[in-house]
Amino acid sequence: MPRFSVPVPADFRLWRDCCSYGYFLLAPNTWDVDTQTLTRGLRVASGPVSVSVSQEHGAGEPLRVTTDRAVAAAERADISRQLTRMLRLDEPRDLMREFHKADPRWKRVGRGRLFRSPTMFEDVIKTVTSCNVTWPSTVVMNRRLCEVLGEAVGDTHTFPTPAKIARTRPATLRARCRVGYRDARIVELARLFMLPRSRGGVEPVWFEHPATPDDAVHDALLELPGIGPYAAANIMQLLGRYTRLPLDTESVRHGRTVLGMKGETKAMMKRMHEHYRPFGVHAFRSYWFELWEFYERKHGPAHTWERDSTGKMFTAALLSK
DNA sequence: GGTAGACCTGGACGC
DNA sequence: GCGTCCAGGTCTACC
Repeated sequence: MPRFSVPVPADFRLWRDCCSYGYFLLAPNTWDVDTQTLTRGLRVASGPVSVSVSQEHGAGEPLRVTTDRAVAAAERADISRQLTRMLRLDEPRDLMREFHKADPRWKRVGRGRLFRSPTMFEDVIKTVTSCNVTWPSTVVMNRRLCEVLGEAVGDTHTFPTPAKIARTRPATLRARCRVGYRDARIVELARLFMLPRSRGGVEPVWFEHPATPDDAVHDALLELPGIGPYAAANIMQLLGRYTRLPLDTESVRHGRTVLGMKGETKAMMKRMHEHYRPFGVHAFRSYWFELWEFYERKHGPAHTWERDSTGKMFTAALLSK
């Protein structure tokens, strides 16, 4: 199997930083608990390729990347770029320091990076499939999207491209991918990712550019079909903009059981926003790692979770039991 | 600006 | 095994 290395920051640990957000359990991502390896299909110029990532030793050791076929040097660079986005290998060091200064609870364990997808498009679709649905359904939707519309490669798939979904009939998405009423919205989102910003389309470069103000990104996200306040705030954090909180019923459970808050849902949400406001531009990470720690206390370290057993557990309804 | 109800799926529950 | 109820965020119609 062809193999190459990807350098990482000195504080990077694959088992911790990959298993830091629920998307590591969603197809086409597969986390092998026994070998502590992440495998999935990625697209490069010559077509789909199955990529496995592991880290032999401790923090700072380069990633060992294995592909199921030979890839050109430029394609290895492309794979590195996609892994860098997923694992946030380029998270600015001073921003991590600032976060740990603002919330020292996570300095010792080194938490700071949040797993995401190789593209903004995949992050947006994953967010839409997590809205108004329990986690096991989100798992099914992503698996079927990949199996039906992604490209099979090795034992895995790629995530479907905007072009592929844009060509798919909503009824097909509903019937074969079990996305329910989200069908037309997902197809419309895919079409928007095919259009330039001048024609009302979504250009990830604009959303990801540091010079684009948070408010502008937020407003633009709310214009998209299927994206409301929760989804917009969640996509913001996936874009590395951590000021806003994507609060949902799970957040309310956290407020009640962990923070000891009381009251109706609406009042609780307001109090949650106030509670994390002092963390400023780091608010989401402070909130999320608190939530994640609760999950890990309940079910063990995330790097030991299996997608089809423990990985199905973390929903508000199941955790409140 | 705020609110009620529909949207769809899968799991829980009662019979 | 079947029917009913419920959770979940967004969208639209309505006040």
